Amino acid sequence: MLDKLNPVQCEAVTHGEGPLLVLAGAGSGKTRILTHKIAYLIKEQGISPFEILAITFTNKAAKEMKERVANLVGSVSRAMWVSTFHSTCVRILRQEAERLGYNRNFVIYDAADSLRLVTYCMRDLNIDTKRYPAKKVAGAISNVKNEMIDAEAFATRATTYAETVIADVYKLYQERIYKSNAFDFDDLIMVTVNLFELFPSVLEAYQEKFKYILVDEYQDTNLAQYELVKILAGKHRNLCVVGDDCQAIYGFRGADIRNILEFERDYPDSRVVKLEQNYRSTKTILSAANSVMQNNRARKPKALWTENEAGDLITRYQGENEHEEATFVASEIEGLVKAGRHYKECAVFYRTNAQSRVLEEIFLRYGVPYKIVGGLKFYDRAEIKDVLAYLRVLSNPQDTVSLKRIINVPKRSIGDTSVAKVDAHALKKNIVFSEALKDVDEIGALSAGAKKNIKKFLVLIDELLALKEKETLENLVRAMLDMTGYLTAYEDEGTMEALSRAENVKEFIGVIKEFENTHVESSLDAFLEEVALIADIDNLDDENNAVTMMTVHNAKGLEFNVVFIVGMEDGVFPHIRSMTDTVELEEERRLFYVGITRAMQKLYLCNAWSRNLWGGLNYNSVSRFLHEIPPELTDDAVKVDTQAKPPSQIGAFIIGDNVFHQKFGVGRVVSVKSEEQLTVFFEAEGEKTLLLSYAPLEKR
DNA sequence: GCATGAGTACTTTTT
DNA sequence: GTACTCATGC
Repeated sequence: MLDKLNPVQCEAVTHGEGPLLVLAGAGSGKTRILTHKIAYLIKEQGISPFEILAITFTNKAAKEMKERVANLVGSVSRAMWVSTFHSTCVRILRQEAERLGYNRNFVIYDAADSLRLVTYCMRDLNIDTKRYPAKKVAGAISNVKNEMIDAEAFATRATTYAETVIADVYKLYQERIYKSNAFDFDDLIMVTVNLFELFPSVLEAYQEKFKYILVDEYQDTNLAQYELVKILAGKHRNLCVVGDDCQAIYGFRGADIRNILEFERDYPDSRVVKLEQNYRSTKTILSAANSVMQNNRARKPKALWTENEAGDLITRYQGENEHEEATFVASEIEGLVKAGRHYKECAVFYRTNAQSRVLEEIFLRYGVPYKIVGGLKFYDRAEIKDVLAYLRVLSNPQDTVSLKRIINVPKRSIGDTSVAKVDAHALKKNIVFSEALKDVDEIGALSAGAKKNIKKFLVLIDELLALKEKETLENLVRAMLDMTGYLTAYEDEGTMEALSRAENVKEFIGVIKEFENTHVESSLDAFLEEVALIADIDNLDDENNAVTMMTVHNAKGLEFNVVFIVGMEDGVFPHIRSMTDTVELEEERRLFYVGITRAMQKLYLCNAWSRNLWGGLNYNSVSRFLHEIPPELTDDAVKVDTQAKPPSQIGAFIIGDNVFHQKFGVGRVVSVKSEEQLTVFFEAEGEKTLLLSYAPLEKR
């Protein structure tokens, strides 16, 4: 097992008891260390998989790690806990949260849910959301939670008026989320630590269970996560953390790079192993990455080197505007594919999700297949959140945020005023919203019609609750859609948008089916949990042959043969909001470093002379980061012929064109698949895929 | 209670 | 360029 490791990797893998810090530079075989270390523990040290806890950054990484360990030691590895911080805590809380007064079928609030709850709280506290935007307050509460400060502690330390406002909201928010039997993302970690502090016997049981703890991407842990690891490893102290301070990019959400820089201080008896040989990139790419990183002051001394060949120079390209930039990327990829590469070897990274739109447009027009990671997630779509809200209410009737979301969806004439009246009643009697609803007859303020509608809604929920007990998940959802008329409401609306929403809901049923087929324990709770903690990146596969587009943040941990980084302009990358503060600028630089080091063979760095931003035209100067790369490492691209028509325009059709078809009538071009093939939406017929050589299409 | 349209504000990264 | 809020009229 150790044969394939270099001496330093070997040292990390065979390190025995006690704390170990592995400083793993980009592409230095970090995952290999972790998987081999786990395998070594099981095979050579006789440690039971039950006694190992491995924490990764994403579910995708967890899944991959499990598979790779299974390849080394076989299926015994299934008993290991390999998951993200959040999933780990949910698993513990499902077991133990009753001690804290939570019900074990608690739900998990995502950022949007908790923002809604903050908004409700602020409204009830009569706080002006103009002066104190709910989003800012929610963000502040999140930050405070990441620092393990609870509502009371925050209230006592609040000094400015704004802080007391936030403290008030925080207190009410926490009361309500508790009454809703829900946790937000930050609670999951903080409450788990609280649990361990409050119940030493519980802590001891988990400390005893997890004799070996491994943490990946340690540079991106926040204080709460740090505390969690520290307390869990407190007894056996067999803690192995792996990370790279140069890749710390989540400071904005509370990650504290000091966790890695000061590991040796926290654990004076720790061993430190540095992995500096890179197996991923060419010498040229690595050299550029090193040069950029030289400009950061806060970092551990480390010099990445590689035995790989020098490879191609880095290609620099400047376009007139973002369209030309995107066109260059698309045509360059086409060229690479013609030369024998595959689409899936290529990735395009950008700083912000908003930049993806132009790329998408151009890629569609050129017929370059692509997939996008991030942006609006499937589970974030309004219609999916609606369906999920129904399921969450059925799982946990106390869930106020979800209940309020669905009480009038589809429209059943229970509007804001009625909800406010029920709310007032709940407040007066100090009961949760769902209980207050049942008191409908006692609420004098409600109109007779409102009372009737609410009762009808309660009957509906009761019927669904009864079905939940005996039906499969899929049938439950189908019954729900049927009884509420949710799908029919969209179908009746008939607009293209409504139909696509209906389509998404149907796709969601497919997701549920899939879940029931692949999971032994396919309960409603289990499903909701998986959905709550899923990240877009988790669904990235390399099965279909398409270019991957994503933000640089999402690219962490991945690698591609060919990488394009677009928008290399001051104000875009580095982002305008991070340009004045040195600490933030250094984080931007690390982000750029992450982007560069994803590339194995070819790297393209692109910018646009002018760019449309926030509705206006901007002329940004070339990114300061580009000046940090020695000129001899780069080569300017031959400027693309801007007059050249993209192939799909030879047939003269582009997205959005209104067209006329002799049989189907007037339609609109939805997508252009190739020179030959395009899809058109017709009022009467829906979407049709047409071959130009056969379909008589005219431009309107 | 609800649909509609005007107006406005907001644009970072996310488990 | 859009996503959300708010006022208006039915």
